[in-house]
Amino acid sequence: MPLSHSLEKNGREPAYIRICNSLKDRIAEGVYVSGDRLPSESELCRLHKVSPMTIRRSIRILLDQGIVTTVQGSGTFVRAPHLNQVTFSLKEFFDIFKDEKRTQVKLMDVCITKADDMVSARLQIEPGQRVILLQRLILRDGDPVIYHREFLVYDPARPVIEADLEITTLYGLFEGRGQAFLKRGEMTVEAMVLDPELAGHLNTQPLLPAFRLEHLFYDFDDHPVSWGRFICRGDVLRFKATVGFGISGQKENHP
Amino acid sequence: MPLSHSLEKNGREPAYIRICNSLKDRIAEGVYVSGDRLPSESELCRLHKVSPMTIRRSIRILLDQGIVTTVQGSGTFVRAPHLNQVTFSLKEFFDIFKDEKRTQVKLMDVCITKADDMVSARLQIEPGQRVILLQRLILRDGDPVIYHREFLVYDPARPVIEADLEITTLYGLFEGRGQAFLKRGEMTVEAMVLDPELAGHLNTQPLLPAFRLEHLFYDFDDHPVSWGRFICRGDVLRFKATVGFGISGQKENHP
DNA sequence: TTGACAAAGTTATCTATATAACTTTATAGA
DNA sequence: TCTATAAAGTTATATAGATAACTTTGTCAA
Repeated sequence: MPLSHSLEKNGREPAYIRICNSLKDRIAEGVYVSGDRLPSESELCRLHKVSPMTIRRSIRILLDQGIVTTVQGSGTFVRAPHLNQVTFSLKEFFDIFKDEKRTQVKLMDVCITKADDMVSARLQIEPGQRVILLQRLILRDGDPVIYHREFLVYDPARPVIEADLEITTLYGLFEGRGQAFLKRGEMTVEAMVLDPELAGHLNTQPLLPAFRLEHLFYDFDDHPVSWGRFICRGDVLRFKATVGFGISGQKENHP
Repeated sequence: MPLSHSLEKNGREPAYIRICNSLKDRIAEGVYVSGDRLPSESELCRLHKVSPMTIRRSIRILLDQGIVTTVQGSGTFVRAPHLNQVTFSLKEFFDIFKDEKRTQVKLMDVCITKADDMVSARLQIEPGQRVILLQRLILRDGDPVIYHREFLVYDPARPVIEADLEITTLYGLFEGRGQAFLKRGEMTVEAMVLDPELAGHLNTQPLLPAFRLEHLFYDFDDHPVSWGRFICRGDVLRFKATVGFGISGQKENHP
């Protein structure tokens, strides 16, 4: 399966894409290996008979993809492949919330309580201050697959509560149109084993594997507003990743 | 009228970065919300008193970061935030291999065996064909934390075996200098519970939580060469992620 | 041999303009 | 009213340079 880009795409392929893929191919084939210096930009201009800006655009793409590094005044160098940039997507996790036909969200409990030490530390509030405790159950085809326990800062001035109580809002908070009140979040994934209580919530056996996704969401003032944990049955969730150089092909857009 | 653009404005900050952050800030502040059209490029040129190419570069960064979408002939629009692009880094996992002072790799067993149905399917070879079975134990400070079981295609023509038997090579395969023979890989993370056998390997108790990282590595001809699983004690590994818009700041380079 | 310095080469940023492809909107004609 | 077309506006690609900042290397003098 050869990899010539020139013939494909009936020649309507932009020059910067063609040159970018050409360089990628040479790297993948081992013509240039890790640490090698690529031809200088002016050299590439002459080689491909294009203007400097076009070459720079090709180099920029390789730079963004982490395939090369550039050193001002020195040159452009092939980078070693980088396994530590492997990332796992949470797409499958959030797809559970998106699929409204199969997914139900059941509100188990809402109450106002006082923040203990852990909650107050996470939400950066005083211990004993009032917080909202939400407990939800996410059902897929009627079966509980995720248990969610979340603490929200209690602020009567902010219309967070009503919006957040909306059962399908969990996904809509970030994904929905209009102005979301959350700016960013941090999440952590850990492996765990279901204890009897959680197993009861999830209507399954204890001692089964599960993921614990801890989350901390911030508002636009960088104040924490929500801390909690998703407990996901291990048999309904997995994370996938791809690592390594793509030989060529796709544009660098986000379609 | 030359110069006077980049130098003074904000401490040598390039114009395209300044404009990019300015737009990001407006989006984060809610001046532009999801679905809104940004001012056209020519408009932004007049506003910021720069040339079209500079504006395009700013827009390109927002595009690459998934903050806006562009529609040729129509405009540039603010995208909804996108939780499904949340990713978890495997950096911590591979850092275990990188830290040579604390980490030892113990080769438990090497043998040549015949591929069963599952192995032959993964490695795209005939059932019964010979494969190399490797079993390793990764020790941290003397304690076993990861158990690795890997099947390699047996190809006398390729000097894979010796290189791969190198105990520290697991990390070096991708990260090392020179020409690596692996082009890309796929990995999957699952939650699991240690059975007595695995617990014995890892010198810990059964029924404890663990991660199972299944991997499939391909060579430069897109043929699978390695399939296997890492079993990681759940108490030594966790994955972290950040989601949401950054207000501004960093350049988009890979330093 | 060493150090200072100049020169050449390289990437980084930016200008100003041009053409093409595409979308939206306004307009004229039936 | 409806349709076809034109016009204007937008992004996409590309040219052909310019200046600045930085690195490497070579040369010359002490």
